[in-house]
Amino acid sequence: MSYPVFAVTVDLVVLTVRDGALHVLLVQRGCEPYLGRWALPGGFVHADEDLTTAARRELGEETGLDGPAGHLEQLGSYGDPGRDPRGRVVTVAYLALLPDLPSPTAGTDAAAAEWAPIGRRGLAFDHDRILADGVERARSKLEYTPLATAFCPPEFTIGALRGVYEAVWGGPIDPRNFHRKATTTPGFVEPTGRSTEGEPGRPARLYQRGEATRLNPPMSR
Amino acid sequence: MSYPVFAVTVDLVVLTVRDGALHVLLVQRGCEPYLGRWALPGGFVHADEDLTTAARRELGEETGLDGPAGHLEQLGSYGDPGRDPRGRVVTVAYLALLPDLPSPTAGTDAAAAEWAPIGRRGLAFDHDRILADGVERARSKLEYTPLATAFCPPEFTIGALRGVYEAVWGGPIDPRNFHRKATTTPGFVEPTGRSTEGEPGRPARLYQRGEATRLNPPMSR
DNA sequence: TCGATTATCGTCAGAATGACGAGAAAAGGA
DNA sequence: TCCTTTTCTCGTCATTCTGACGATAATCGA
Repeated sequence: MSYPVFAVTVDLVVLTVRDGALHVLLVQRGCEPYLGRWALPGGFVHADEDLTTAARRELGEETGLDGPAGHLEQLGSYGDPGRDPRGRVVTVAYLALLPDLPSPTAGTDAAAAEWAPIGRRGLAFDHDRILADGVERARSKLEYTPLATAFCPPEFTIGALRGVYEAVWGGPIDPRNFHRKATTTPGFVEPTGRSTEGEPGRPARLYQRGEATRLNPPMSR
Repeated sequence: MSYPVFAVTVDLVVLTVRDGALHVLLVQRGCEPYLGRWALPGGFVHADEDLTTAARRELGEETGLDGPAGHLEQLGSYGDPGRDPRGRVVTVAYLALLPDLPSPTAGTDAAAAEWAPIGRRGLAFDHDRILADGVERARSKLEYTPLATAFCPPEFTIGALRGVYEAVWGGPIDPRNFHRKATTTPGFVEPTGRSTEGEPGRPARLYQRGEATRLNPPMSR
């Protein structure tokens, strides 16, 4: 039996919330094709490597992070003939949601790496579309999963969690109704008993993520 | 630059509702590996073919269907090294939801094809897991999208739509509350003005799918 | 001490939900 | 023809959820 030959890459849509706005991790390409253009981080899948393993490896290379912090899930695959001038390349895109981190470290074959506010266009390959799909997935999943906590550090306030929703959905949310909803939805967040100190305003109780995998009922956008 | 070489296939999780139960389209393999074993329909992606095009082609080959009926979406990619004894094969799985059809036609390299109630195990490759992921995706999407209509013919009754939910979720639903919910959720279904004839019981109004892409508020499981 | 700021708790009307009653409109058999 | 069965469709009602907003609590910085 004969069949066409492909190369397989993983690309990452790494999202975080910085300064109240959704940001994506971009790298400036250090080799052809699209030399010098901004792109999603990614690379070829190794010979005996699982797809998820490859995604986690790339994530570690780009962010210096390897712990189980944040969230990583498969986003989808993109295989248009002609999407890569080097030949037939299928990419498996992954979506990562991370708490705000120190500045990224430029990886091996990237000239630079930075957090960019989402909305920038003109990325290499079909990365504009992959990014748009990733953002849409994130927006959608905040509704019916507790994934917003993936954008937060291990301990966080309800106000910080609300900030995530406001940044991802792009609009203000009533603090009082949000507080009620977040604290009464079973399994969403659990109080740790500690509180913030030294912040402006009244001290806020600290919470950690709960055990739920789905929000019931969902947050309404 | 050198990188590993892959083959890429598409596999289909084709679901339908028959006799009040969720069924999946399976084929009996007519060639190695896993000769004679039941598997999800699928095949290699052609040299200059898009992934979605390949999925639609395979769907047409297996069901004889090529129209826009039903629903087709990408489910996810599976690329464990060793998932295929022939070498490094990544498969892109698609999920198709179709109205009940006449018996399937066995495709080119399939010995047989049939609708099997979901739950059967022991499929070839990693198809048990892909099938489970597809069923879970379908269950989940019925909640917050109008996708249940993809299981129905162009015109259907509220009772038939309820039958889809009962089959996919596996439990009885109160007909009166469901009727209210389906007919008042904006964009879910629209009356065609016609009614059923010759069925037992009171004639039912016929509906077609509405324009909504998401149900607001969602159906509760 | 005095705002400014943020967190947290309450209230209240309107909407949505779940449980169920009741009638409408057909088919099929006695 | 009349009755039974079946399924659809419309209502009712108590409970819960939601959105809008008032009020108070607890800190910081001037």
